[in-house]
Amino acid sequence: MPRENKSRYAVLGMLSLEPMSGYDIKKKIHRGIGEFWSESFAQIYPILKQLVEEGYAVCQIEDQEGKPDRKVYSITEAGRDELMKWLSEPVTYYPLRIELLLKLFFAHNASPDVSIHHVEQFQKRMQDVLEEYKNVEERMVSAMKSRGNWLRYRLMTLRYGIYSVEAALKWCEETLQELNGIKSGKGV
Amino acid sequence: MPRENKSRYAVLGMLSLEPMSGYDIKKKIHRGIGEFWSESFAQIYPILKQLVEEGYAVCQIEDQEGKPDRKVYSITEAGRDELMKWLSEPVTYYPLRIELLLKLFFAHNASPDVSIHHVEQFQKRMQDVLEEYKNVEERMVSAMKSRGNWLRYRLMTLRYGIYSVEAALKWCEETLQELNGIKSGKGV
DNA sequence: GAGAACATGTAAGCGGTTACATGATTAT
DNA sequence: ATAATCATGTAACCGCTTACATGTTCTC
Repeated sequence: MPRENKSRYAVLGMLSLEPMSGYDIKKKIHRGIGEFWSESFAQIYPILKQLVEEGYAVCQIEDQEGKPDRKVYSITEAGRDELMKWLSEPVTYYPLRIELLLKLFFAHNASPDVSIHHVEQFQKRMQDVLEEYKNVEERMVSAMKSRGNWLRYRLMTLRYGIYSVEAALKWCEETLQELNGIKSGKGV
Repeated sequence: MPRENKSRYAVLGMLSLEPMSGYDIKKKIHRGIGEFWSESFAQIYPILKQLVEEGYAVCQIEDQEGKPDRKVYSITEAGRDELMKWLSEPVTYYPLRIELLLKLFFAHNASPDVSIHHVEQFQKRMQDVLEEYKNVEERMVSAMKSRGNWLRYRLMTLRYGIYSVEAALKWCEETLQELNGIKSGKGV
């Protein structure tokens, strides 16, 4: 059972929203679902070519002055079928790898300061991320009054990010306390 | 800046706890830090060989009857230095990829039942995981009374898992409500 | 008798990142 | 001037998974 390529579906899914160029796809993925997904050009362009070969997308070339030609891809009916098929298949869960925790696990021989520093960096990061997510959320909630279901699904994914980050922040506080306890040599 | 190999440090880190064979390392990683890390034999054995070549580990062969020889690896002083160096370097954060959310994001055209099913599966999974983590936690807390710092660091990593899973479960509840709302065609 | 645990490894191949290549236009 | 945005692609390489290869002992 060869490992299936999820990037294909990320690209195909983006085309299901509206016709787009490879460049647009990169941007939309980054800005739209950057909390939980990413793709690079080196993945997107070959996939696009492949999707056309398989009949899941078609390509129209738009001439532009000065800039390179824009290749705008549209999803086909077969492409939508393929996407829907993937959507209904079970979700596969890959093992997480969290480097921060790996370091923490091996840090008992080093100074607690090393761990404290890493956790504090992580905490700052999470604080920034949370703020950004909340801003996005606010804008989405006010934009949602009139619009359709798409935004509601988008909001669900964002809420996952918010809950995760809040959990991470709670953990940072607890862990920093514990590390400071170890530092000052106390039992607890 | 080539992407650095974290598996090496996972293996080296395991050897820092005690001398072990490749087989032991696999087991220890799975049972000990399986919540946030994993390695396969196809990674471990070549890395072990490489670590010996680099002088970060040494190997002793134990003859066994019936079973294949056990190759027990021990970390060297140079190996400990290398591990400590890595520990103090900044943590690198790789972009997450969460397939469940990718599907959810593209699911607005499909039936809400598809999404409900995926989220329910995820919820069950998280419930099982939480129960297991709590069991492990309980055992660790009672074992910790007398032991040193190692367990305290281990507990911190486990707590991260617990908070994450609790957040996921909160999200599942909220999201299932939302999806059921969409299903029954209501505005909210 | 089946399967898990013990034990070590190799080969093939994919998925993904990083760096390279090119070049105009617009904004600061 | 400098950087960012627009725009498309290729090449090299590495990390990792999956499958293969082999064989014994212990447990259900």
